[in-house]
Amino acid sequence: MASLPSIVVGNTIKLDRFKKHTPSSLSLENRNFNTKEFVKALDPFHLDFREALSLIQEGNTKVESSFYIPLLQECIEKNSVSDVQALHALVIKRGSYQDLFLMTFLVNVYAKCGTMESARKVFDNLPKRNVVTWTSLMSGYVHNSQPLLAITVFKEMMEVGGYPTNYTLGIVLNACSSLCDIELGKHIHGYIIKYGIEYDASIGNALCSFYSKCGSLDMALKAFCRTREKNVISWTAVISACGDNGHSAMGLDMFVEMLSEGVEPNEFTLTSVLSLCCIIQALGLGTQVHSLSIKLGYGTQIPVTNSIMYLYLKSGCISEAKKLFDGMNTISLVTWNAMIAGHAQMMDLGQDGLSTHFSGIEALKIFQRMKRSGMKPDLYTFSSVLTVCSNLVALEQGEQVHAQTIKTGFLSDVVVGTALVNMYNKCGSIGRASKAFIEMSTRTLISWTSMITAFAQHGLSQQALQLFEDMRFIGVRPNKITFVGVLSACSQAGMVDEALAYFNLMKNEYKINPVMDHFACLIDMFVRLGQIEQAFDFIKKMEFMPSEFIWSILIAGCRSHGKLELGFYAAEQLLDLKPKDTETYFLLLNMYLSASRWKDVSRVRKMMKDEKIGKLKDWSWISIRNKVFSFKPENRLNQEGEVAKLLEDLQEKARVLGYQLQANLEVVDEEEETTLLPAHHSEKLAVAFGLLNTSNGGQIWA
DNA sequence: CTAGGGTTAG
Repeated sequence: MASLPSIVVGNTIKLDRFKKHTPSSLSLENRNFNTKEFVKALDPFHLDFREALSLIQEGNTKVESSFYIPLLQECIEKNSVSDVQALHALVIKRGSYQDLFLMTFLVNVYAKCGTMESARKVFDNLPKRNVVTWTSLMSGYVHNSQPLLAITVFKEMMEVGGYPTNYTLGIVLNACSSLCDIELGKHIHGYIIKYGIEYDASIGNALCSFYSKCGSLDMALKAFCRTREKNVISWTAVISACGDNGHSAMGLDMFVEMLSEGVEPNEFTLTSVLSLCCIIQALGLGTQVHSLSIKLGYGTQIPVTNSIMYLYLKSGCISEAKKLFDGMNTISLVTWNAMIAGHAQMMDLGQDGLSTHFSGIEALKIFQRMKRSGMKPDLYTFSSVLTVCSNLVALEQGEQVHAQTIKTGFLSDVVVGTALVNMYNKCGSIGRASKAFIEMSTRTLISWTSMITAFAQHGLSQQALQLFEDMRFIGVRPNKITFVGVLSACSQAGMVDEALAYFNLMKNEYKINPVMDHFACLIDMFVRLGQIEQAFDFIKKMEFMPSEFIWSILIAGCRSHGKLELGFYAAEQLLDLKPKDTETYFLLLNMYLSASRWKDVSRVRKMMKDEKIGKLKDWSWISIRNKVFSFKPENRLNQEGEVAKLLEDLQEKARVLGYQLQANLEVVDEEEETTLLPAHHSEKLAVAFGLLNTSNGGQIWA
């Protein structure tokens, strides 16, 4: 402390001494000084926070109010409320509380430390306020997710005759976006026009993101176009607006336009653009943006690297992603989450069941590594991991994660809760799925939809429809996916009238245009009721080309109900859609064979020869105690004899129970001298193998 | 002193 008194001259801490050590631009009288540099300037005097504080506390010296600023700044960085309180007490004791500038900053500091009650108290005790004081309080409420209070403060300010600046209006617009208060937002837009500051960049940017968040891309684009001096932020805002409203490709076009206008992107722009590349799987462009990021010096920015890594994972470039991951200096929570979510996404990307399985296992391994590294999982982690567990049908792991969400308190999150419902449903436990649903404290449309679909999938149509009515009753608006669940519930139960009523409700009351899945439900229903003609009528009524799935439903119906002609037609249609599909060729061939239509048989055979259609590539796999066994029809097995015997036994039992094996399943192709195995035969092998190798009563999930 | 932009989820 020996060196400290030298800067205390008379009764005032002399700040002049600092100036000698600092650049000339750093004038302490200028209140726009860079606080960080100021704090650095304190270094030669070894004045760290504690020393400075005790210096003020010990003496009876009068302290220039600007002396507090860097100290308060440090409190924000350390997020230390108690230090703010100590300084606040000193400010009052030493009489600086009349300094409006300092007190406004104090409002800010309390707000940034998340203590709005204190910020409000400071504000309320002020004898005078200016726009900045009002604005600071409002900004505090917005950043502490109390947008409603921010708006109240704004109204108070307007009542006492305050005059908002562009900063103020920007903050209010922000509050409107998080409340989705379109009315007030438009009202504010009115002020903006009145004040003639519509063309101001800061206002234009705020308007752009306001309209974007309220779902009006048109208005967001207009706000952007009206902005006179567009800066990086304007471009970033409009690019994100495109992405947030489902126009990722347009966003990328805007990015190209931005570059041609000579505006240099920053790390925010780059991350935004990369996330758009991710959505539309534009790996090529993404790679270019990656090199651009490195060129501009943002190559090591964590958010930039995270989004590039996620893009690579989503595109299936595991080694590229891994390289980035291994090269990162700091691995943030988001990095881990992106890594896990990326592998979860790759499960959908997988070409076959096996690679899907491995992506899932890898995701769980990364989750373990993350926990070992000491990183605490959050709601993003848990929902991804639960999704992985559902895709893997890994009930045990799912249960463990469930326990962890309880312990960490993340179970109360809607998304985690919904993921849990899906996990239990996928693992075959509808009871626990509905228990998880009931225990949720809040539910989104997606939660309701998941539960409705789960009931429908388990054939519990009544429960599904009851839940749908409950959902409507409390005022949640269903979307098209909800209706897929509802229609499939009706379809399962063969409730034709209800199905048609809900179909009309969807179109007329909710103005939702039916998509392929809705028709598939209805067609499936008619087919299963044996009303093949009605099913075909519905297909003809659709405004779009029937999907492969729809034709296969119809084919199955035609086969079991002996509608051969329509069946042949449907199969030929399916072949049109999937010209090289082995399974479809065999299906059609089998159908003609069983109808003894030899002309068609040889025609299809010739087509198959021309298309070089070979053997069925159908194979299955099963995971037993974390080991994967794969089965191909032609494979030799260790337990071949046992498996064959078990299958025979099962077939015998099934026959006794009245199940008739479809005669046309096994067909011998004399020409090729290969046995055509029935579809999913390998699946039978896998299940039989599973039965032999799991303890009695163990369950096998398909 | 007050603003406007970003990564991970169902």
